[in-house]
Amino acid sequence: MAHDERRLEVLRAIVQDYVSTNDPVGSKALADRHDLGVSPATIRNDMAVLEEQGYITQPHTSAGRVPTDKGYRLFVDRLSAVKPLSVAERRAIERFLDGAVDLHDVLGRTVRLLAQLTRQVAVVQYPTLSRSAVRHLEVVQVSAARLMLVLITDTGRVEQRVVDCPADIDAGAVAELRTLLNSAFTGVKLTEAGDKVPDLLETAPAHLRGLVATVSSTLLETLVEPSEDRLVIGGTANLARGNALDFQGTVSPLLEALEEQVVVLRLISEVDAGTVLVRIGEENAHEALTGASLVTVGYGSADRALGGLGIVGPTRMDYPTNMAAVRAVARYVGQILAES
Amino acid sequence: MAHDERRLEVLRAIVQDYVSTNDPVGSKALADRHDLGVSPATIRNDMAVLEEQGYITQPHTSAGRVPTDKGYRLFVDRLSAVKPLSVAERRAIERFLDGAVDLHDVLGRTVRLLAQLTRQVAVVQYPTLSRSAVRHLEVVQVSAARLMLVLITDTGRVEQRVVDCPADIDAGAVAELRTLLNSAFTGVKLTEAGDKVPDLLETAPAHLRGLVATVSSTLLETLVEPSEDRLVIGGTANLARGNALDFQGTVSPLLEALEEQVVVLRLISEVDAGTVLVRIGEENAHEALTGASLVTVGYGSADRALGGLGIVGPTRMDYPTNMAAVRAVARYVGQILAES
DNA sequence: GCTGGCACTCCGACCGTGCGAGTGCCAGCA
DNA sequence: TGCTGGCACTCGCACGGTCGGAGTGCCAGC
Repeated sequence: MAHDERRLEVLRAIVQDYVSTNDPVGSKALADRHDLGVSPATIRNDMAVLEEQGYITQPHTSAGRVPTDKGYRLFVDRLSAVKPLSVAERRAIERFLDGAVDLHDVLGRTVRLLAQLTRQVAVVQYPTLSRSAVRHLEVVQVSAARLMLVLITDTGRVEQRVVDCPADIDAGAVAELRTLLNSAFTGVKLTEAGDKVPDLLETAPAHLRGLVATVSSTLLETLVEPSEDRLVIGGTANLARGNALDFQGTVSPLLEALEEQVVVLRLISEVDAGTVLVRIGEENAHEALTGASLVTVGYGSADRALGGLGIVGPTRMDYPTNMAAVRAVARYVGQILAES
Repeated sequence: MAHDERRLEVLRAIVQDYVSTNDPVGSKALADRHDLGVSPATIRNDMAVLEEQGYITQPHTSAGRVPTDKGYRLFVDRLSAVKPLSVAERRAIERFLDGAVDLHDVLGRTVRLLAQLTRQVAVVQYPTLSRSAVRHLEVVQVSAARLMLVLITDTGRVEQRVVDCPADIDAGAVAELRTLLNSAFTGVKLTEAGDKVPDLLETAPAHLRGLVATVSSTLLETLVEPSEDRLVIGGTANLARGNALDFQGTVSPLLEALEEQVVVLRLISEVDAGTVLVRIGEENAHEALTGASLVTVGYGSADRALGGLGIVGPTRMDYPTNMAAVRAVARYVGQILAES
């Protein structure tokens, strides 16, 4: 029906205008700014229907309309085309990310870039340990009965733990241990590291067996558990800027949730590489986020997402542009990490 | 003179009241809440003098007085005793920091603890590389002509760099290189690492000399330079809470400065272990910080500060309590890092 | 099914007023 | 000489009423 189609067109226009002006949008303003081909009165009828269906709402009688979460959802799902980035923007991304010296640096640059591009809070997850593989394991003797274990993953992430051993260890044992561990674990995915332990224990020479057991258990406990997945956050100043109005006055619950990390981490890690995921307002179960939207995507190669990244902002955001930015940045980051 | 002394007492009372109520404080309120032993009229005379001397000011005629930066400075230098922490607080510090598994974890806990204790933004600097010594150097072959260098310092910090080599390398050379580097650098302070290079080059077997030169130069360039000193920031939600009023409405320049890191880093690294340093408002050269105060201190053993930590908040803050908290936390962190 | 017109609603900006807190000054007192 | 109570004055701010404009819903006509 041409009828329904125009109504959706009206919704799209409302979302676009509201996002750019931050004022509730009325029928007359809509008719002026968009070529809908009908009069304000007709638009009013459409708006009444859209309101009844729950896509828009008025803050108070005799004010313009504002999209609801449901309205944004429909807009994102059906009414928006992902806006391709400008050449300048693509170039900026490349320039920004080139020359990073290590993983920490790559992710730091990424988060700054994303925050700058979208003018929202940017969030980048460290490559998940559980999806990485062991590149190298290093054992360093710290004191007589103390070892430091350093794990280097194929994604460039480095993790360390100190292990207290029951008895003193001599340097030769450390070297042997290093060789043993590396031959057992190098190239093995962290999720599968546990399977290798029985084998390892069996093949280990008797005098090392206790040591190997202690070290392996620390390794599994502390490194394979995904508890320690980290998050880099940037652009929080964007919250405090004009956007403060979008969060009924105070941004501090949101800042707290961001610092808490765990909530955002859970949301951001539920992603596939390639498909941008948008969560709008109330769709976020967590209370502090009900006024916010998340735009997230996984990075890494298609078959193997290393982690997630994205942005957090008010529901009133420019979804098409932000989705494009998030996707493009994720693509570049994936490339860079694949190279190293 | 008893005269001057009472005037200072008045200033102290003004600072205390203003910090706790956030209202400009008038002569009558002062007389009511403090046992100054004189009438409001007398206090008014004292206040007039204090204002003339620049220690207090009125936001507008016929409002109470508010301390100026100079007033806070005098208060901090001469009028406040550092308030000892309660037993509960000391216990909280211990509880909070115990059970940290690695450096990252220690600093993360520290920043959360400090933010919670002071209700301000907390900032912790990673142990400065230049003041650390090498505990171990690890060399991992990433691909035929690529090595990854992992540096572990005695403060538990781990740094990594990828080195591109001019020619392919075989596994034996990597092992030799590892031994060479460790015997040359282990235990050496990073600041003095440069001095060891000539020796190292001389003693290296001819076939490794090129490789050693490449690797050493990367090592020096990227690791000894203090450019990469890192900062952990937490408690930014405290800015957005009530404190927003203290920063003429917007906290976003301050958030930007914090994310920038470099400014704060410079300020925070100018510290001695043990003596708490307070910078008030305009004393901070950087524009974004002129409305803020910093309370910083170094952590580490007395003879060797590893880094700085502190808080950033409005000039209107509870200096005695915050100074005590910052000092206590720094002491515990120093202890914990010394142990590992 | 669209359109112009019309009556109605209601927010928010504007303005004027009054109150209260706080001040400076002065004359009197120890 | 220094403190005190009293008094007139100032000024910001909260309060309440008014007015205009933007926007709506409804209706009759095309």
